[in-house]
Amino acid sequence: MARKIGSYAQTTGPQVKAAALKLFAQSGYAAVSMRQIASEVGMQAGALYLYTPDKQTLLFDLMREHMEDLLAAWAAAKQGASPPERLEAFTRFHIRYHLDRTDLVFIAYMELRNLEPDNFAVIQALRARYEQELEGILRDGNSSGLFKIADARLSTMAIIAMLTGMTSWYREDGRLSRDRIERIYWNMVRRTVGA
Amino acid sequence: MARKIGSYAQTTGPQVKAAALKLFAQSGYAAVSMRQIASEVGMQAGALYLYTPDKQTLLFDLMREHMEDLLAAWAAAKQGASPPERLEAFTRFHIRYHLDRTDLVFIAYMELRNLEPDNFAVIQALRARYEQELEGILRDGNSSGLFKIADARLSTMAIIAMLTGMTSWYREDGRLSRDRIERIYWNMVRRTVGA
DNA sequence: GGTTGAAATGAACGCGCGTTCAGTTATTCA
DNA sequence: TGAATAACTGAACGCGCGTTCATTTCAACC
Repeated sequence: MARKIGSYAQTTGPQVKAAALKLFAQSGYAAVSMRQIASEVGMQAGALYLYTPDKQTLLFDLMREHMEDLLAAWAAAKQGASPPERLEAFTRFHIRYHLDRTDLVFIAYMELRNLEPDNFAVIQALRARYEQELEGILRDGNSSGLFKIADARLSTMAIIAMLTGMTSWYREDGRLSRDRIERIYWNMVRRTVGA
Repeated sequence: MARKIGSYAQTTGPQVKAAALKLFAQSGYAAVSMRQIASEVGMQAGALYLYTPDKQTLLFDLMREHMEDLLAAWAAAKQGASPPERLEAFTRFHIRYHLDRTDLVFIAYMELRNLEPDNFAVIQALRARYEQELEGILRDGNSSGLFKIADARLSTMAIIAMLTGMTSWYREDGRLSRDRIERIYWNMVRRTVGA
């Protein structure tokens, strides 16, 4: 258990998380030491245990909060009546949200195998919920004849892989603006489902 | 430097590689110890150094050989005259080749950041060559009016991400046969480029 | 200004890491 | 059969790991 946290340093906890996020994304969970994280925040390793019970929880919390925030943000951004409109909303939302959080996305995918079994199950369940959102849109579009999809599950995985892959090459100062990327990708997704 | 390897155990080297491959794919390079690899082969950790100069080289060789084999296999499988035919050949080749080597593919992508800078540069160059193969097809198809692509580079990354993503959910005994997966994916790729 | 208690230190714990190497075992071949 | 050498062991090396905890620092409040 973490020791109680007092009243006059409410900013340190988030700083620890931010440092862990940065370093985990850079070098991977297993390759980053508590001493490195502490040094990034400007403290000694022991002090980290005021803010987290252990290293594993640091990773788990990052991933869980990321997935919960993602689901909440989509619930808020969700819109469109017809399947094509809903698919466009999902695509654009996914791109925007993920481009703003490339480190978190990277971790949430790459560090799955470093989660202890119970933690892994929690994250997987959250991922499944998000994928279900897309899969539902694809199924609706298919049964109403607006999409032409051979297998909704396969298309779901393909589209998510295609979209999420962006985060591994996207750079702030890259060749293409975010708007342009968003437009091109939406066009590709639209074609993929045959709409 | 590794010590010289003699004449009567030519099978042990490959066994070491296979064990490293399996364990790296399972738990990640940083989380696997030389002692675990040795135990998988049935020897002591020290004996590994008869077959590799160090742990990093074990990883690097796996990745380099994978990329070289991939490029060689594509060079051999390459076919088709028109861009759509070439794209179909590439897509089907990519799927078949990667589904047979999900562990290697996984490592080649996930462990990039665990490569020392010089090794990283080598692997990145090989990856770039492979991506160029696809990008070339897309550009040719676009300039001949057979494809309708807004940005060849973006489409290249999108298609590769979509295809390679398969390896993270594909299971031998899964719901869909390899043939069916191949057909569905080719259809999605074809639509993506507007052909 | 002295007391409280949160925040952080820094030393220590046992442990497993990658790697080395002198010594032992097993195979080959003269 | 015995010398040569390949294959491997097992102990050891220094080091950094995650985590704990007695101690110290220091802002907040009576």
